Amino acid sequence: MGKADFSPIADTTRRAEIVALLRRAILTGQLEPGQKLNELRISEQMRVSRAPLREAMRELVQEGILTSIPYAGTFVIDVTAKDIDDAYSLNKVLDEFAIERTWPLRDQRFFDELDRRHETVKQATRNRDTTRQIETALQLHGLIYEWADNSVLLETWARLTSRLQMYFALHQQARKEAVPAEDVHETYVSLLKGTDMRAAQRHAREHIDLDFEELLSYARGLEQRPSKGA
Amino acid sequence: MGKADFSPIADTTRRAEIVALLRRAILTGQLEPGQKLNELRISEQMRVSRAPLREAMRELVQEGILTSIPYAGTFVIDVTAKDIDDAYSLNKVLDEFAIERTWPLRDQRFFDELDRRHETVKQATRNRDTTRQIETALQLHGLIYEWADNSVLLETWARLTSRLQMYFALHQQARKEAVPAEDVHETYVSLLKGTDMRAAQRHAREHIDLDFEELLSYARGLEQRPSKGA
DNA sequence: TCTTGTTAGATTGTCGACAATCTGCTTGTC
DNA sequence: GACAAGCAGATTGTCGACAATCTAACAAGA
Repeated sequence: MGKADFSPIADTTRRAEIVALLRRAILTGQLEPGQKLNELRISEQMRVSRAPLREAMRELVQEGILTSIPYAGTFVIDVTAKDIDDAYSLNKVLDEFAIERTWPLRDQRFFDELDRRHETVKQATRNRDTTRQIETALQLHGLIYEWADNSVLLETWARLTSRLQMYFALHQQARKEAVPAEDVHETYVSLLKGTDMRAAQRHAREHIDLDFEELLSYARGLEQRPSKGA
Repeated sequence: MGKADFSPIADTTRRAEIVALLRRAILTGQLEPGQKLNELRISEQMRVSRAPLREAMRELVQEGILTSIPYAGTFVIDVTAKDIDDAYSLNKVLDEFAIERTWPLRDQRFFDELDRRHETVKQATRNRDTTRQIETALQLHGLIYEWADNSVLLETWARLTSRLQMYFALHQQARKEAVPAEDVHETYVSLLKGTDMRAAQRHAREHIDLDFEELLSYARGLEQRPSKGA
Protein backbone atom coordinates (compact mmCIF):
# COMPACT_ATOMS: atom_id res chain seq x y z
CA MET A 1 0.00 0.00 0.00
CA GLY A 2 1.20 3.51 -0.79
CA LYS A 3 2.17 5.79 2.02
CA ALA A 4 1.07 9.12 0.63
CA ASP A 5 -1.26 10.90 3.01
CA PHE A 6 -3.21 13.46 1.07
CA SER A 7 -4.79 16.46 2.63
CA PRO A 8 -8.48 16.86 1.91
CA ILE A 9 -9.16 18.67 -1.33
CA ALA A 10 -10.44 22.20 -1.17
CA ASP A 11 -14.14 22.85 -0.76
CA THR A 12 -15.37 23.55 -4.23
CA THR A 13 -18.55 25.33 -3.27
CA ARG A 14 -18.97 29.05 -3.66
CA ARG A 15 -20.44 29.08 -0.18
CA ALA A 16 -17.19 27.94 1.40
CA GLU A 17 -15.19 30.57 -0.44
CA ILE A 18 -17.65 33.27 0.53
CA VAL A 19 -17.40 32.21 4.17
CA ALA A 20 -13.62 32.48 3.98
CA LEU A 21 -13.76 35.89 2.29
CA LEU A 22 -16.26 37.33 4.73
CA ARG A 23 -14.49 35.90 7.75
CA ARG A 24 -11.22 37.39 6.66
CA ALA A 25 -12.83 40.76 6.03
CA ILE A 26 -14.33 40.75 9.49
CA LEU A 27 -11.30 39.44 11.36
CA THR A 28 -8.96 41.91 9.73
CA GLY A 29 -11.25 44.79 10.48
CA GLN A 30 -12.15 45.60 6.89
CA LEU A 31 -15.72 45.26 8.02
CA GLU A 32 -16.21 47.27 11.17
CA PRO A 33 -18.18 46.18 14.23
CA GLY A 34 -21.84 47.07 13.93
CA GLN A 35 -21.66 47.47 10.19
CA LYS A 36 -24.55 46.16 8.16
CA LEU A 37 -23.95 43.66 5.38
CA ASN A 38 -26.02 44.50 2.35
CA GLU A 39 -26.75 41.22 0.57
CA LEU A 40 -27.38 42.68 -2.86
CA ARG A 41 -24.29 44.83 -2.85
CA ILE A 42 -21.98 42.09 -1.60
CA SER A 43 -23.40 39.46 -3.94
CA GLU A 44 -22.83 41.81 -6.88
CA GLN A 45 -19.30 42.58 -5.77
CA MET A 46 -18.51 38.90 -5.46
CA ARG A 47 -20.34 38.04 -8.70
CA VAL A 48 -22.42 35.51 -6.84
CA SER A 49 -26.13 35.09 -6.25
CA ARG A 50 -27.65 35.80 -2.89
CA ALA A 51 -28.38 32.16 -2.06
CA PRO A 52 -24.83 30.99 -1.28
CA LEU A 53 -24.07 34.36 0.27
CA ARG A 54 -26.97 34.06 2.65
CA GLU A 55 -25.99 30.52 3.57
CA ALA A 56 -22.47 31.73 4.26
CA MET A 57 -23.81 34.49 6.46
CA ARG A 58 -25.88 31.98 8.44
CA GLU A 59 -22.70 30.08 9.19
CA LEU A 60 -20.91 33.17 10.40
CA VAL A 61 -23.88 34.11 12.55
CA GLN A 62 -23.60 30.76 14.30
CA GLU A 63 -19.86 31.23 14.47
CA GLY A 64 -20.56 34.28 16.57
CA ILE A 65 -19.02 37.07 14.51
CA LEU A 66 -22.20 38.15 12.76
CA THR A 67 -25.61 38.80 14.22
CA SER A 68 -28.91 38.71 12.39
CA ILE A 69 -32.20 40.50 12.93
CA PRO A 70 -35.09 39.19 10.80
CA TYR A 71 -36.13 41.60 8.06
CA ALA A 72 -33.66 44.15 9.34
CA GLY A 73 -30.31 42.76 8.29
CA THR A 74 -27.13 40.99 9.27
CA PHE A 75 -24.47 42.94 11.12
CA VAL A 76 -20.92 42.50 12.28
CA ILE A 77 -21.07 41.93 16.04
CA ASP A 78 -20.52 44.86 18.31
CA VAL A 79 -17.53 44.62 20.58
CA THR A 80 -17.86 45.74 24.16
CA ALA A 81 -15.30 45.67 26.94
CA LYS A 82 -17.40 43.04 28.64
CA ASP A 83 -17.32 40.79 25.59
CA ILE A 84 -13.55 40.90 25.61
CA ASP A 85 -13.48 40.33 29.34
CA ASP A 86 -15.80 37.35 28.99
CA ALA A 87 -13.81 35.81 26.17
CA TYR A 88 -10.56 36.17 28.00
CA SER A 89 -11.70 34.83 31.32
CA LEU A 90 -13.06 31.77 29.58
CA ASN A 91 -9.88 31.49 27.58
CA LYS A 92 -7.86 31.23 30.78
CA VAL A 93 -9.88 28.29 31.98
CA LEU A 94 -9.68 26.55 28.62
CA ASP A 95 -5.94 27.12 28.43
CA GLU A 96 -5.36 25.37 31.71
CA PHE A 97 -7.48 22.48 30.57
CA ALA A 98 -5.81 22.26 27.18
CA ILE A 99 -2.34 22.25 28.70
CA GLU A 100 -3.37 19.57 31.17
CA ARG A 101 -4.66 17.35 28.39
CA THR A 102 -1.83 18.03 26.01
CA TRP A 103 0.91 17.54 28.59
CA PRO A 104 1.15 13.74 28.55
CA LEU A 105 0.72 13.66 24.78
CA ARG A 106 3.70 15.85 23.95
CA ASP A 107 6.23 14.17 21.68
CA GLN A 108 8.88 15.13 19.19
CA ARG A 109 6.32 16.03 16.58
CA PHE A 110 4.68 18.38 19.06
CA PHE A 111 7.94 20.15 19.83
CA ASP A 112 8.80 20.42 16.15
CA GLU A 113 5.41 21.92 15.33
CA LEU A 114 5.73 24.25 18.30
CA ASP A 115 9.05 25.54 16.99
CA ARG A 116 7.71 25.82 13.48
CA ARG A 117 4.79 27.98 14.53
CA HIS A 118 6.97 30.02 16.80
CA GLU A 119 9.26 30.68 13.90
CA THR A 120 6.31 31.79 11.78
CA VAL A 121 5.31 34.31 14.41
CA LYS A 122 8.84 35.67 14.62
CA GLN A 123 8.94 36.04 10.88
CA ALA A 124 5.69 37.98 10.82
CA THR A 125 7.04 40.14 13.63
CA ARG A 126 10.21 40.89 11.70
CA ASN A 127 8.14 41.82 8.67
CA ARG A 128 6.01 44.16 10.76
CA ASP A 129 2.94 42.45 9.32
CA THR A 130 0.60 43.01 12.24
CA THR A 131 -2.38 41.17 10.78
CA ARG A 132 -0.30 38.12 10.13
CA GLN A 133 1.35 38.50 13.50
CA ILE A 134 -2.00 38.19 15.24
CA GLU A 135 -2.98 35.28 13.07
CA THR A 136 0.21 33.32 13.65
CA ALA A 137 0.34 34.06 17.36
CA LEU A 138 -3.13 32.59 17.73
CA GLN A 139 -2.06 29.59 15.69
CA LEU A 140 0.91 29.10 17.97
CA HIS A 141 -1.37 29.34 20.92
CA GLY A 142 -3.84 26.96 19.31
CA LEU A 143 -1.39 24.08 19.17
CA ILE A 144 -2.19 22.98 22.70
CA TYR A 145 -5.82 22.78 21.66
CA GLU A 146 -5.10 20.76 18.57
CA TRP A 147 -2.93 18.41 20.59
CA ALA A 148 -5.31 18.01 23.50
CA ASP A 149 -7.23 15.35 21.57
CA ASN A 150 -10.65 16.71 22.45
CA SER A 151 -12.83 17.63 19.50
CA VAL A 152 -15.32 19.67 21.49
CA LEU A 153 -12.56 21.66 23.12
CA LEU A 154 -11.00 22.32 19.74
CA GLU A 155 -14.29 23.57 18.33
CA THR A 156 -14.75 25.85 21.29
CA TRP A 157 -11.28 27.22 20.79
CA ALA A 158 -11.96 27.78 17.11
CA ARG A 159 -14.98 29.90 17.98
CA LEU A 160 -13.08 31.80 20.61
CA THR A 161 -10.19 32.36 18.24
CA SER A 162 -12.42 34.18 15.76
CA ARG A 163 -13.39 36.68 18.38
CA LEU A 164 -9.92 37.09 19.79
CA GLN A 165 -8.50 37.71 16.35
CA MET A 166 -11.14 40.32 15.72
CA TYR A 167 -10.48 42.02 19.03
CA PHE A 168 -6.76 42.13 18.48
CA ALA A 169 -7.17 43.41 14.95
CA LEU A 170 -9.36 46.24 16.19
CA HIS A 171 -6.86 47.01 18.86
CA GLN A 172 -3.88 47.07 16.56
CA GLN A 173 -5.77 49.13 14.03
CA ALA A 174 -6.63 51.70 16.66
CA ARG A 175 -3.41 52.24 18.49
CA LYS A 176 -0.83 54.56 17.07
CA GLU A 177 2.46 53.04 18.15
CA ALA A 178 3.86 50.04 16.36
CA VAL A 179 3.55 46.51 17.60
CA PRO A 180 6.26 45.40 20.00
CA ALA A 181 8.91 43.89 17.84
CA GLU A 182 10.46 41.69 20.49
CA ASP A 183 9.47 38.11 20.90
CA VAL A 184 6.99 37.63 23.71
CA HIS A 185 6.47 33.91 23.19
CA GLU A 186 9.93 32.63 24.08
CA THR A 187 9.03 31.79 27.67
CA TYR A 188 5.75 30.22 26.71
CA VAL A 189 7.36 27.89 24.21
CA SER A 190 10.18 26.85 26.50
CA LEU A 191 7.77 26.16 29.36
CA LEU A 192 5.70 23.92 27.10
CA LYS A 193 8.87 21.99 26.38
CA GLY A 194 9.76 21.70 30.06
CA THR A 195 8.66 19.42 32.87
CA ASP A 196 6.64 21.73 35.10
CA MET A 197 3.06 21.68 33.92
CA ARG A 198 1.81 24.00 36.64
CA ALA A 199 4.38 26.58 35.64
CA ALA A 200 3.25 26.41 32.03
CA GLN A 201 -0.36 26.85 33.06
CA ARG A 202 0.52 29.75 35.32
CA HIS A 203 2.50 31.45 32.59
CA ALA A 204 -0.28 31.00 30.04
CA ARG A 205 -2.64 32.70 32.43
CA GLU A 206 -0.29 35.56 33.20
CA HIS A 207 0.86 36.02 29.64
CA ILE A 208 -2.72 36.34 28.58
CA ASP A 209 -3.38 38.86 31.30
CA LEU A 210 -0.74 41.11 29.83
CA ASP A 211 -2.19 41.56 26.38
CA PHE A 212 -5.58 41.45 27.96
CA GLU A 213 -5.09 44.59 30.02
CA GLU A 214 -4.08 46.48 26.93
CA LEU A 215 -7.05 45.25 24.99
CA LEU A 216 -9.47 46.07 27.75
CA SER A 217 -8.27 49.62 28.15
CA TYR A 218 -8.76 50.03 24.43
CA ALA A 219 -12.20 48.49 24.49
CA ARG A 220 -13.35 50.66 27.36
CA GLY A 221 -12.45 53.63 25.23
CA LEU A 222 -14.85 52.71 22.47
CA GLU A 223 -17.87 52.00 24.62
CA GLN A 224 -20.93 53.76 23.26
CA ARG A 225 -19.27 53.86 19.89
CA PRO A 226 -22.03 54.42 17.34
CA SER A 227 -22.85 51.60 14.96
CA LYS A 228 -21.64 52.09 11.45
CA GLY A 229 -24.31 51.97 8.79
CA ALA A 230 -23.98 50.95 5.18
CA MET B 1 -43.54 56.38 31.15
CA GLY B 2 -45.25 52.97 31.26
CA LYS B 3 -43.64 50.15 33.13
CA ALA B 4 -44.59 47.20 30.95
CA ASP B 5 -41.49 45.28 29.83
CA PHE B 6 -42.29 43.25 26.78
CA SER B 7 -40.40 40.20 25.73
CA PRO B 8 -39.12 40.25 22.17
CA ILE B 9 -41.66 39.04 19.67
CA ALA B 10 -41.21 35.63 18.12
CA ASP B 11 -39.03 35.13 15.07
CA THR B 12 -41.43 35.17 12.19
CA THR B 13 -39.20 33.63 9.58
CA ARG B 14 -39.71 30.13 8.25
CA ARG B 15 -36.03 29.57 8.73
CA ALA B 16 -36.26 29.98 12.48
CA GLU B 17 -39.15 27.57 12.71
CA ILE B 18 -37.36 25.03 10.56
CA VAL B 19 -34.30 25.28 12.78
CA ALA B 20 -36.46 24.60 15.81
CA LEU B 21 -38.21 21.67 14.15
CA LEU B 22 -35.02 20.05 12.94
CA ARG B 23 -33.21 20.59 16.22
CA ARG B 24 -36.03 19.00 18.13
CA ALA B 25 -36.12 16.04 15.75
CA ILE B 26 -32.40 15.49 16.19
CA LEU B 27 -32.24 16.01 19.94
CA THR B 28 -35.14 13.68 20.61
CA GLY B 29 -33.64 10.99 18.44
CA GLN B 30 -36.33 11.08 15.75
CA LEU B 31 -33.46 11.59 13.36
CA GLU B 32 -30.78 9.03 14.07
CA PRO B 33 -27.04 9.69 14.12
CA GLY B 34 -25.49 9.35 10.72
CA GLN B 35 -28.80 9.69 8.95
CA LYS B 36 -28.84 11.73 5.79
CA LEU B 37 -31.21 14.67 5.47
CA ASN B 38 -32.78 14.73 2.03
CA GLU B 39 -33.50 18.36 1.23
CA LEU B 40 -36.24 17.74 -1.29
CA ARG B 41 -38.11 15.28 0.89
CA ILE B 42 -37.94 17.42 4.03
CA SER B 43 -38.88 20.62 2.21
CA GLU B 44 -41.93 18.89 0.76
CA GLN B 45 -42.94 17.50 4.14
CA MET B 46 -42.64 20.93 5.73
CA ARG B 47 -44.31 22.64 2.76
CA VAL B 48 -41.35 24.94 2.43
CA SER B 49 -38.87 25.64 -0.32
CA ARG B 50 -35.32 24.44 -0.11
CA ALA B 51 -33.80 27.90 0.42
CA PRO B 52 -34.86 28.47 4.05
CA LEU B 53 -34.36 24.77 4.77
CA ARG B 54 -30.79 24.90 3.55
CA GLU B 55 -30.11 28.04 5.56
CA ALA B 56 -31.51 26.32 8.62
CA MET B 57 -29.28 23.33 8.00
CA ARG B 58 -26.24 25.60 7.74
CA GLU B 59 -27.02 26.91 11.19
CA LEU B 60 -27.31 23.45 12.66
CA VAL B 61 -24.06 22.43 11.03
CA GLN B 62 -22.33 25.30 12.80
CA GLU B 63 -24.18 24.36 15.96
CA GLY B 64 -22.42 21.05 15.75
CA ILE B 65 -25.29 18.58 15.48
CA LEU B 66 -25.23 18.27 11.69
CA THR B 67 -22.31 17.72 9.40
CA SER B 68 -22.12 18.60 5.74
CA ILE B 69 -20.15 17.12 2.85
CA PRO B 70 -20.27 19.18 -0.36
CA TYR B 71 -22.31 17.56 -3.10
CA ALA B 72 -22.86 14.51 -0.91
CA GLY B 73 -25.33 15.70 1.69
CA THR B 74 -25.94 16.82 5.23
CA PHE B 75 -26.01 14.24 7.98
CA VAL B 76 -26.82 13.99 11.66
CA ILE B 77 -23.51 13.79 13.48
CA ASP B 78 -22.23 10.39 14.42
CA VAL B 79 -21.83 9.75 18.10
CA THR B 80 -18.76 7.96 19.31
CA ALA B 81 -17.73 7.12 22.84
CA LYS B 82 -14.88 9.57 22.45
CA ASP B 83 -17.23 12.39 21.51
CA ILE B 84 -19.19 11.82 24.68
CA ASP B 85 -16.01 11.59 26.68
CA ASP B 86 -14.74 14.83 25.17
CA ALA B 87 -17.98 16.67 25.81
CA TYR B 88 -18.14 15.56 29.40
CA SER B 89 -14.59 16.28 30.32
CA LEU B 90 -15.00 19.79 28.97
CA ASN B 91 -18.31 20.10 30.75
CA LYS B 92 -16.61 19.42 34.07
CA VAL B 93 -14.19 22.27 33.56
CA LEU B 94 -16.92 24.64 32.46
CA ASP B 95 -19.09 23.66 35.42
CA GLU B 96 -16.41 24.59 37.89
CA PHE B 97 -15.92 27.89 36.15
CA ALA B 98 -19.63 28.63 35.96
CA ILE B 99 -20.13 27.88 39.64
CA GLU B 100 -17.19 30.06 40.55
CA ARG B 101 -18.60 32.98 38.59
CA THR B 102 -22.17 32.49 39.68
CA TRP B 103 -21.34 32.08 43.34
CA PRO B 104 -21.02 35.75 44.34
CA LEU B 105 -23.99 36.69 42.18
CA ARG B 106 -26.50 34.38 43.81
CA ASP B 107 -29.52 36.17 45.22
CA GLN B 108 -33.13 35.43 46.04
CA ARG B 109 -34.13 35.45 42.40
CA PHE B 110 -31.47 32.86 41.73
CA PHE B 111 -32.71 30.59 44.48
CA ASP B 112 -36.29 30.98 43.35
CA GLU B 113 -35.43 30.13 39.78
CA LEU B 114 -33.35 27.19 40.98
CA ASP B 115 -36.34 25.82 42.89
CA ARG B 116 -38.65 26.46 40.00
CA ARG B 117 -36.52 24.51 37.55
CA HIS B 118 -35.96 21.77 40.09
CA GLU B 119 -39.70 21.46 40.46
CA THR B 120 -40.08 21.20 36.70
CA VAL B 121 -37.65 18.32 36.59
CA LYS B 122 -39.46 16.53 39.39
CA GLN B 123 -42.75 16.96 37.57
CA ALA B 124 -41.34 15.48 34.37
CA THR B 125 -39.92 12.63 36.44
CA ARG B 126 -43.31 11.93 38.01
CA ASN B 127 -44.91 11.94 34.58
CA ARG B 128 -42.32 9.47 33.28
CA ASP B 129 -41.72 11.82 30.36
CA THR B 130 -38.11 10.93 29.67
CA THR B 131 -37.57 13.38 26.84
CA ARG B 132 -38.85 16.23 28.94
CA GLN B 133 -36.89 14.94 31.90
CA ILE B 134 -33.65 15.27 29.99
CA GLU B 135 -34.61 18.68 28.72
CA THR B 136 -35.55 20.06 32.11
CA ALA B 137 -32.56 18.53 33.88
CA LEU B 138 -30.27 20.30 31.43
CA GLN B 139 -32.18 23.53 31.98
CA LEU B 140 -31.74 23.15 35.72
CA HIS B 141 -28.08 22.58 35.17
CA GLY B 142 -27.90 25.52 32.82
CA LEU B 143 -28.93 28.03 35.42
CA ILE B 144 -25.39 28.44 36.70
CA TYR B 145 -24.36 29.30 33.16
CA GLU B 146 -27.11 31.84 32.70
CA TRP B 147 -26.25 33.41 36.02
CA ALA B 148 -22.50 33.49 35.49
CA ASP B 149 -22.81 36.71 33.49
CA ASN B 150 -20.46 35.62 30.74
CA SER B 151 -21.94 35.61 27.26
CA VAL B 152 -19.21 33.51 25.68
CA LEU B 153 -19.50 30.91 28.40
CA LEU B 154 -23.25 30.80 27.91
CA GLU B 155 -22.89 30.28 24.18
CA THR B 156 -20.42 27.51 24.75
CA TRP B 157 -22.82 25.86 27.16
CA ALA B 158 -25.64 26.16 24.66
CA ARG B 159 -23.61 24.30 22.08
CA LEU B 160 -22.58 21.66 24.57
CA THR B 161 -26.15 21.27 25.73
CA SER B 162 -27.30 20.29 22.26
CA ARG B 163 -24.89 17.43 22.19
CA LEU B 164 -25.55 16.32 25.73
CA GLN B 165 -29.27 16.28 25.13
CA MET B 166 -28.73 14.20 22.02
CA TYR B 167 -26.48 11.77 23.84
CA PHE B 168 -28.90 11.33 26.69
CA ALA B 169 -31.84 10.88 24.36
CA LEU B 170 -30.00 8.14 22.50
CA HIS B 171 -29.12 6.53 25.75
CA GLN B 172 -32.62 6.61 27.13
CA GLN B 173 -34.02 5.37 23.86
CA ALA B 174 -31.67 2.42 23.89
CA ARG B 175 -31.89 1.11 27.39
CA LYS B 176 -34.74 -1.09 28.36
CA GLU B 177 -35.35 -0.29 31.99
CA ALA B 178 -37.20 2.84 32.96
CA VAL B 179 -35.54 6.01 34.07
CA PRO B 180 -34.81 6.24 37.79
CA ALA B 181 -37.83 7.89 39.28
CA GLU B 182 -36.13 9.26 42.33
CA ASP B 183 -34.79 12.75 42.47
CA VAL B 184 -31.07 12.91 41.83
CA HIS B 185 -30.78 16.69 41.93
CA GLU B 186 -31.65 17.31 45.59
CA THR B 187 -28.05 17.47 46.74
CA TYR B 188 -26.97 19.60 43.82
CA VAL B 189 -29.65 22.19 44.48
CA SER B 190 -29.03 22.37 48.19
CA LEU B 191 -25.29 22.73 47.71
CA LEU B 192 -25.86 25.63 45.33
CA LYS B 193 -27.86 27.27 48.08
CA GLY B 194 -25.18 26.65 50.67
CA THR B 195 -21.96 28.39 51.60
CA ASP B 196 -19.31 25.92 50.49
CA MET B 197 -18.45 26.66 46.89
CA ARG B 198 -15.78 23.98 46.65
CA ALA B 199 -18.28 21.39 47.79
CA ALA B 200 -20.71 22.46 45.10
CA GLN B 201 -18.03 22.25 42.45
CA ARG B 202 -16.94 18.85 43.69
CA HIS B 203 -20.47 17.54 43.65
CA ALA B 204 -21.13 18.86 40.17
CA ARG B 205 -18.10 17.00 38.97
CA GLU B 206 -19.00 13.77 40.74
CA HIS B 207 -22.65 13.94 39.88
CA ILE B 208 -21.74 14.30 36.26
CA ASP B 209 -19.40 11.38 36.48
CA LEU B 210 -22.27 9.19 37.53
CA ASP B 211 -24.49 9.63 34.51
CA PHE B 212 -21.39 9.81 32.44
CA GLU B 213 -20.29 6.29 33.20
CA GLU B 214 -23.65 4.98 32.16
CA LEU B 215 -23.60 6.95 28.93
CA LEU B 216 -20.11 5.85 28.06
CA SER B 217 -20.84 2.18 28.52
CA TYR B 218 -23.77 2.63 26.21
CA ALA B 219 -21.74 4.54 23.64
CA ARG B 220 -18.99 1.94 23.62
CA GLY B 221 -21.64 -0.57 22.69
CA LEU B 222 -22.59 1.21 19.53
CA GLU B 223 -19.14 1.78 18.15
CA GLN B 224 -18.90 0.72 14.54
CA ARG B 225 -22.63 1.15 14.29
CA PRO B 226 -23.42 1.48 10.59
CA SER B 227 -24.66 4.84 9.38
CA LYS B 228 -28.31 4.98 8.52
CA GLY B 229 -29.06 6.03 4.96
CA ALA B 230 -32.20 7.61 3.61
C1' DT C 1 -46.45 71.30 16.72
C1' DC C 2 -47.25 66.82 17.43
C1' DT C 3 -49.33 62.71 16.13
C1' DT C 4 -51.17 59.48 12.87
C1' DG C 5 -51.96 57.41 8.30
C1' DT C 6 -50.12 56.72 3.71
C1' DT C 7 -47.01 55.76 0.24
C1' DA C 8 -42.72 54.80 -2.28
C1' DG C 9 -38.33 52.79 -2.12
C1' DA C 10 -35.09 49.64 -0.54
C1' DT C 11 -33.93 45.25 1.62
C1' DT C 12 -34.69 40.76 3.34
C1' DG C 13 -37.24 36.25 2.97
C1' DT C 14 -38.93 32.72 -0.09
C1' DC C 15 -39.83 30.28 -4.27
C1' DG C 16 -39.33 27.43 -8.50
C1' DA C 17 -36.12 26.21 -12.15
C1' DC C 18 -31.60 25.20 -13.93
C1' DA C 19 -26.61 23.71 -13.57
C1' DA C 20 -23.02 20.91 -11.44
C1' DT C 21 -21.84 16.88 -9.18
C1' DC C 22 -22.19 12.30 -7.36
C1' DT C 23 -23.77 7.30 -7.46
C1' DG C 24 -24.87 3.09 -9.32
C1' DC C 25 -25.76 0.49 -13.26
C1' DT C 26 -24.96 -0.96 -17.78
C1' DT C 27 -22.09 -1.89 -21.58
C1' DG C 28 -18.20 -3.09 -24.04
C1' DT C 29 -13.57 -4.85 -24.16
C1' DC C 30 -9.80 -7.80 -22.86
C1' DG D 1 -14.95 -12.89 -15.12
C1' DA D 2 -12.50 -8.42 -14.25
C1' DC D 3 -12.23 -3.80 -15.31
C1' DA D 4 -12.78 0.73 -17.39
C1' DA D 5 -15.92 3.94 -19.93
C1' DG D 6 -20.07 5.86 -20.31
C1' DC D 7 -24.73 6.67 -19.41
C1' DA D 8 -29.12 7.54 -16.57
C1' DG D 9 -31.17 9.00 -12.17
C1' DA D 10 -31.10 11.36 -8.11
C1' DT D 11 -29.34 15.01 -5.16
C1' DT D 12 -26.94 19.11 -4.05
C1' DG D 13 -25.41 23.87 -5.43
C1' DT D 14 -26.68 28.13 -7.66
C1' DC D 15 -29.45 31.44 -9.99
C1' DG D 16 -32.97 35.05 -11.04
C1' DA D 17 -37.55 36.61 -9.87
C1' DC D 18 -41.34 37.44 -6.74
C1' DA D 19 -43.45 38.20 -2.03
C1' DA D 20 -43.20 40.04 2.61
C1' DT D 21 -41.44 43.36 5.53
C1' DC D 22 -39.11 47.40 7.06
C1' DT D 23 -37.71 52.42 6.77
C1' DA D 24 -38.18 57.03 5.86
C1' DA D 25 -40.43 60.73 3.84
C1' DC D 26 -44.57 63.13 3.35
C1' DA D 27 -49.42 64.61 3.99
C1' DA D 28 -53.61 65.19 6.88
C1' DG D 29 -55.78 66.17 10.99
C1' DA D 30 -56.24 67.38 16.01
